[in-house]
Amino acid sequence: MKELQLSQRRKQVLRVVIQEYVKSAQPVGSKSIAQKYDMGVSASTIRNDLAALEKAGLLTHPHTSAGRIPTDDGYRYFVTHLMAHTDLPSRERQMIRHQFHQARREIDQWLRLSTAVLAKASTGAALATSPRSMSSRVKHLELIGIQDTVVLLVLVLATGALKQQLITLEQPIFQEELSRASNQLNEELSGANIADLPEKLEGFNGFAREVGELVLNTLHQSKEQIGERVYRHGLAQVLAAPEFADGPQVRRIVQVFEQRSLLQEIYHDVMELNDVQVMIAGEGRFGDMQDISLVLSRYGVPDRVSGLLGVVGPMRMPYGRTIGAVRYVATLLDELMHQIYG
Amino acid sequence: MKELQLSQRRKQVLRVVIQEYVKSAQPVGSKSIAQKYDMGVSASTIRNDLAALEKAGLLTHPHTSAGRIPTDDGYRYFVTHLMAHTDLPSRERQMIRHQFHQARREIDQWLRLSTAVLAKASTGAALATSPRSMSSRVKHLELIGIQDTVVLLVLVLATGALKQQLITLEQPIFQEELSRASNQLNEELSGANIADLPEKLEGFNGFAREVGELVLNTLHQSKEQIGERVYRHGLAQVLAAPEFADGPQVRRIVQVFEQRSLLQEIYHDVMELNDVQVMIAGEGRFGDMQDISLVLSRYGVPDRVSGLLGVVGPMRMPYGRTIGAVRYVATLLDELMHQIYG
DNA sequence: GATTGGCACTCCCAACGCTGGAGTGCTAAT
DNA sequence: ATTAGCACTCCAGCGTTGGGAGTGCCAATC
Repeated sequence: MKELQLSQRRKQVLRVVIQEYVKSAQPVGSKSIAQKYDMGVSASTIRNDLAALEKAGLLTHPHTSAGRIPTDDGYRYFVTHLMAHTDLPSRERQMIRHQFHQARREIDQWLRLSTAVLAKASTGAALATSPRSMSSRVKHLELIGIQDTVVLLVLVLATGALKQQLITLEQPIFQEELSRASNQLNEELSGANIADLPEKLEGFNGFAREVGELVLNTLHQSKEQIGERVYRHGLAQVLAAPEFADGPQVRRIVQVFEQRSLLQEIYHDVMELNDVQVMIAGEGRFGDMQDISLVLSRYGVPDRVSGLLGVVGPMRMPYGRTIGAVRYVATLLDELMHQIYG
Repeated sequence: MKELQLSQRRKQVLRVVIQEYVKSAQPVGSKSIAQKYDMGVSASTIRNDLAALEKAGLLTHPHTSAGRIPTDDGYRYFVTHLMAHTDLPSRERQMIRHQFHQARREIDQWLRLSTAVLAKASTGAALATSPRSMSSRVKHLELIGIQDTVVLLVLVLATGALKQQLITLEQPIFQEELSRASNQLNEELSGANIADLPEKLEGFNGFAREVGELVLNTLHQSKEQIGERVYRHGLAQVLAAPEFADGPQVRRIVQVFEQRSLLQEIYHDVMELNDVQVMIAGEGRFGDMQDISLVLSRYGVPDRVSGLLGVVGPMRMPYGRTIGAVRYVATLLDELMHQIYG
């Protein structure tokens, strides 16, 4: 993609068009720009600039005699080159921080709060995955008899994550044997690397062996998937935007919002980079995301745990604010997680 | 509410109107009824019946010269008095059962599957809460050091439910003291009724006391709230219905779907009765639910655990099918839960 | 060469009027 | 109680129309 050069004024014009369009959802024309903003030039000049920006692929108009609206590339250029600083005002930051410190000290609560806060601070719908552990060592393991033939396996990973699984047995098992197995397993498995597990399991047999296999399975699964839980909040709000007035458009964004697989696909891209990522209209990779943008960030503690956090909204979105909000919440989560996993 | 008497034919007419309207979403007129269904009478007679049904408040027409559509009361009457048997075809039941037996043996998985299945089997969006424990006795308790000053408290309730909470300390704590506290707590608290806890806690001090208070807190909380997690599935599908073509309507159903508080409010009503409950257009109690119906059921094991399960969709909904689906899935969950909680 | 004012042109959009058709309500006859 | 007939109502669809906002281009200006 070729870098394109724009004069200062044209940049300013592009900026204004996007700003106005984001605010009003109406195509913006040369005249209104000249009136509202004192750019020292006449509407005619701005018309030329608009034409040039359109030629460069940053603007379009819906029909011949309408004002201009930004294209995907227009927004992209804006986000990359023109956007003002994106930090949330400190008053808002204070408020958000306050809310987090009032919450119960639990990851689940933090994430729930994160999506609520993000939805409120942006115009989109917020979404977060529970954190995924990078290294899955077993910290502790507990076997709890629930019924005669039903045992609950509770797994605490080194990262503090909790996994559970029910085991149904052919015949009743006594608490003593349960304890014996759990002791044996704890001794051998806790702290062990996942790669070494198969070998260690060789020495086991009977019930302990069975449980061991289960543990191994669970670990493998949790390594491959994104955080098992997805938190969502604020869909109703984003649907109020006029671009989602018609049916197909609504269904598209709801699908993006609901689909787990999308997050799964994007996960690695976001993980690699450290700052907030903006994906505009699928960025060519996803066809069914016309008019929809994502603002995403990773959060967590590097090399320990990490999850995905962000906003999905209309392409016509106040990117500055949204990016600021996502970044701030991600930073907060980083801090909180650091206290635990640091 | 006064019971009203209808002749056999008028019942049949009402049934037909609802059936047709559910299928086509178009107002249905006297002529088309006479043509499609051989009722042994002419269109004129049916016109009279329609007028009578309208007078009784079961039908309306959107404007003078349009066909009839059911009112809230019309649907209500249909569901209460006219609906055919509501069991899912056995082929479908087989398929659903099969899916459940393939799933991993974990409540979380079952509920996820439940909503997926329900959404597919109905025309609405499915929704379920994780089960809430009725009696909250502590079965087991574990304290796990995560960091020097961070401890993870894991609580296993008698019902098999898992609770977790992070504890941050002023100063580091050693594993030995952790074990001591956890042993003491386990000995005293496990199996104890929630009412007796405060008394028992008297004897504790220091760290163990602190943890004990926390346990008590957690128990209290879990007693008052509905299942902490809400599963949702299939919103995109329900939005395809023509009644949700315009903006405000869409937002209304999305809000109903997203709002936790609504479930909270309805929870007790559904718990009291044992069969599937149908709530049409808010049933007078909820103003913002025009055109939206809920089909809900409790699931679980009586006096042990129970949760909420159901479908939210347009009022114009195939109630028979939907009720059948909800009932069947609830029954399946009952079975599965029974295996665990006895 | 960039900027400007002028002007014809384009195209949407909302309003209007028209028409066909489906459906009703009423009445009189069976 | 049921039926056929008939006038009436009102919506949905369609073409028409007029205004208005905005553009593109050109010739003049700095």
